[in-house]
Amino acid sequence: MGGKGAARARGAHPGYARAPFRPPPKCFRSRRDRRHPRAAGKPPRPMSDTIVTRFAPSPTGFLHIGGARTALFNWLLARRHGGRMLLRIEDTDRERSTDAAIAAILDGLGWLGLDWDGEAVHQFARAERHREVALRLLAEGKAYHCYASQEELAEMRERAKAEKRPLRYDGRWRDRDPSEAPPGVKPVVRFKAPLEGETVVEDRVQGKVTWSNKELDDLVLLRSDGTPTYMLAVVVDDHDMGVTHIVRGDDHLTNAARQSQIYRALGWDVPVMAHIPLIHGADGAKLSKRHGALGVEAYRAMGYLPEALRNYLVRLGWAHGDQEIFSTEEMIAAFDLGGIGRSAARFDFVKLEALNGHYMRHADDARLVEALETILPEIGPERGLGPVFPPELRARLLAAMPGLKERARTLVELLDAASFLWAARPLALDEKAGKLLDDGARARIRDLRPRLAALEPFDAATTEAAVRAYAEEAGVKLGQVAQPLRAALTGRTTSPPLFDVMAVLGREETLARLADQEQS
RNA sequence: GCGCCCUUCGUCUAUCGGUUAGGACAUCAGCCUUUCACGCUGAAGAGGCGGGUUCGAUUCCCGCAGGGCGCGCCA
Repeated sequence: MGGKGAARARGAHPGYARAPFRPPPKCFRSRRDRRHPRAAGKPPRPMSDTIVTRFAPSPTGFLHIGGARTALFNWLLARRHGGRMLLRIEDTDRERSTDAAIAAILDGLGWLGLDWDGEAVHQFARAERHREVALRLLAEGKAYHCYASQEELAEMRERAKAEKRPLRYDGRWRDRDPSEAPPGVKPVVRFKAPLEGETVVEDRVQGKVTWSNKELDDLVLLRSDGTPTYMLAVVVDDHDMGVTHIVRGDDHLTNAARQSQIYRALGWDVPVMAHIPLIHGADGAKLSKRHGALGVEAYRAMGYLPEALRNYLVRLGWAHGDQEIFSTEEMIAAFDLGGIGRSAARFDFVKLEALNGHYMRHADDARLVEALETILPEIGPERGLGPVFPPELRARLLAAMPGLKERARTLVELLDAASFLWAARPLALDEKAGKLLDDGARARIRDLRPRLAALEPFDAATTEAAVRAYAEEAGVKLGQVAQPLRAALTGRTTSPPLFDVMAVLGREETLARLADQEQS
């Protein structure tokens, strides 16, 4: 896209074209019928109600798996309704935001096949606008200057902890006269949160969630250096960007309450919210960066196909009846907020692998060679390969692919299974293969080699016929001949179908490898 | 500590008060077969606990237990 709504990311004062039309917040369904739009008597949202979602990562690291799923859900929701998904880089933490992280995130999204509409918005570039909104709140008496020092704040928390009270700012500057301000202290601007009543978030996944306003303290809007905090910036940006649906991890659920208060103070409509459960590690513990959570580029390097990861991710926390396999089109057509569950899911590599195997088996041969090539710089060197396939190896790989892709669950396994294609002669035999090639086996190879040499043409059909005929004459089972041949040709006891291996290797290489193993 | 959220096979999930609680991955057995894999067939495997409400609770309500998240001049 990038049409009239596209935001200029780095302008001095990047004002957005105000969203031309913001749908009023829909009545929310109760928790009870949250999953069943029809039952709630709500017709599907009409297409004219353009949905605008956003993915808003903070560039302090790579795109981790939870973020990838959040992006996917946002993307799916927008695509499902013919809306737009925006990308906003939340880089207001100048200390921790890096360009490398931004690059990694964009790269990860691209690899996953998730695109966004318009230019990515860099939140920090909009600081002036955020400040303007904070000042407006100040002018309207909905915010105030707070001169409490870090030490005071820390002490406040300590005391609250000791007295087993909630850890909150006590509002000491809320109604204090500014004339009492200590000299030389730069104040922060705090939001004047309501003291009475309650704040309700009607969440499309979590249902109706209520907080007593006594639980929510006066958060900082503007730091003492005048820069906006995340809590202010998200609200202003989501509003200015015309975001209608906020889909994010449920670690933001409490933030949703505080942000709702800010929206209301500003007189703005609160977007539809959907807080999705977090993804945990296999052990049920949280899948955090410090526990080795991986960036999507790590999944790429482990040999997963983006469509497999996408399919795995979409089913983690979301379901559509019993369907497990979803093409991108099917996902888009079926995706709905109501299908998202509320409990955290564990990440299961085994299932991801099974799914990846499925997608590999159904993938086009040439595409798999290309996929292999994209990660070859990462996984090739340790396997004796350069960053690109030599032409003849590439051709062999392509020819062997039908038999190869059937028995691998990742691209790394695929490459390993294909290693006999470029193995140097004489082949190093693995343990089982070495054991299998006993004297009798070598004798059979000796018998067979001239027969194979005489074949014209030399292909899977002719070699198979020759080997079968030999087995019959010798009065042995086919396996007793085939396994030694497999061991001699691939160095292993398992491989793609033997006669396909011979055909791919070609007459010369086949005979040479057999000759290598004739002596014990 | 305070608040909020969660709890169905090992894992991901279906279930809209009445089902032999279904599917997928994994596991086990068998078939297929030149190996492995694929595929096919079959088996085993689940509603955390305690109270309600109801003719009937996995489903609704309450409590408990367990787990998660939040409580920054981080996002």
